[in-house]
Amino acid sequence: MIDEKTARESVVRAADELFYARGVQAVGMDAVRTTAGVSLKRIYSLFASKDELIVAVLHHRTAVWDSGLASASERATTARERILAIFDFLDAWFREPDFRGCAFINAHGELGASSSAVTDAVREQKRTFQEYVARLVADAGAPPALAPQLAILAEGAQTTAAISGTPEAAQQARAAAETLLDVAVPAQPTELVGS
Amino acid sequence: MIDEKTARESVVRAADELFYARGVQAVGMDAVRTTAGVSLKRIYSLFASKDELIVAVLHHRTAVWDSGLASASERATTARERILAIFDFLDAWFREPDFRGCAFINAHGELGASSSAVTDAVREQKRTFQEYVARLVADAGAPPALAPQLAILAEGAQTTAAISGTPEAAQQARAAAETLLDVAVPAQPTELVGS
DNA sequence: TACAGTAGAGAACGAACGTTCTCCGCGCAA
DNA sequence: TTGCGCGGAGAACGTTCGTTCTCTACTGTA
Repeated sequence: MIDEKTARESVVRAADELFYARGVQAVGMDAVRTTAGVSLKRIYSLFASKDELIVAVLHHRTAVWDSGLASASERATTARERILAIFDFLDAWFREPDFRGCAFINAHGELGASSSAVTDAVREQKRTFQEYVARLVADAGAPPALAPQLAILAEGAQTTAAISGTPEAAQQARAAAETLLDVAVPAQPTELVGS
Repeated sequence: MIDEKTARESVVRAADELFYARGVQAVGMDAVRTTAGVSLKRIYSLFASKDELIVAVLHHRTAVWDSGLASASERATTARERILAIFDFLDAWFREPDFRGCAFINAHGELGASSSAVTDAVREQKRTFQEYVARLVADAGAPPALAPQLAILAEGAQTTAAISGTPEAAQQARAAAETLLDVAVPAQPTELVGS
């Protein structure tokens, strides 16, 4: 038998793929079992219920998102570039063939009304993202009010791309972000602190 | 017996409220029957299936959204004011106690993968909104590229407000829109054509 | 080899859902 | 009054789902 950590990862990964592709409620635990290759009995020994699995999947998505965002901004040297790298990251994501919008927004729309655990996980992820943007905005020497504006652009790009089925919203949002940055930031871009 | 049009309206209105509050899949046809006060037999004589009812609800939402947007921009005399009125309209909406995000985005996340009729209805609504914004942008004398940027701000404000549970995203998006308009539009605002 | 413990496969169970069907009562023509 | 067609209420049906249970095979130990 495979060890607990590996089994957990298989289940979460399989559930993540299926939930994202088809919607959470449209995926039965049987499908998770088949895709993960882990028996139902084992799944229910790892997760007390489907709800608990859903929350674990959201946490997994958060980790994937965070690391993707971090690696996308690696080559950027200024705060301004790091901010714009967010939209390049979105652009690459939107072009993936199985892109179907932000899993957190989807989960919130589908389950937010009936599961406060889902609401909490989604809210937490969005809060973390907003804090990330706020840090970059401060590093760029722009007023704090710019941060939520940029975050809103990123959110809007995700839903627009998801519904339209095309990726251009990323570039459009990026262009808007550049304009907002141009207006908000004093003439020469500030160097990143401590890196 | 009530006439067909009235029965249809009752069913659509009831389904709209329930679907929006709880999510589509979480609402059974029994609940629609109870809330609408129309028998199941009658409902199935008006709509061939739940899917068909869902599409009718989305069309109803589109009509409500369009008329709300129209009345919100009534007092505006310039194209710029009409654009900003979109965000004031969102602000008022976000403050409603049962606000739970954009029903189209929610429906798309929940059912888009399994129902192309839903995808079509959602896409149609967003396309109409983008054309509305594009018309206002043209009236304002701004370059066409501004329109999708403003639409993305509106979309992002909706999801941000829905997830955070607070209304301030409307004002933040409005401020960003003002900045973008300031940059894009030549000095003096243009008068609306024909009104 | 005999045995204990564990895990996998999937059958089983109870609930909920979309949809259909049955039964009953009512209004109306002859 | 008698028959008839229509609509309402909700029972019934078949399916699906989350969750649990049963049975069997296997592993490691004495």
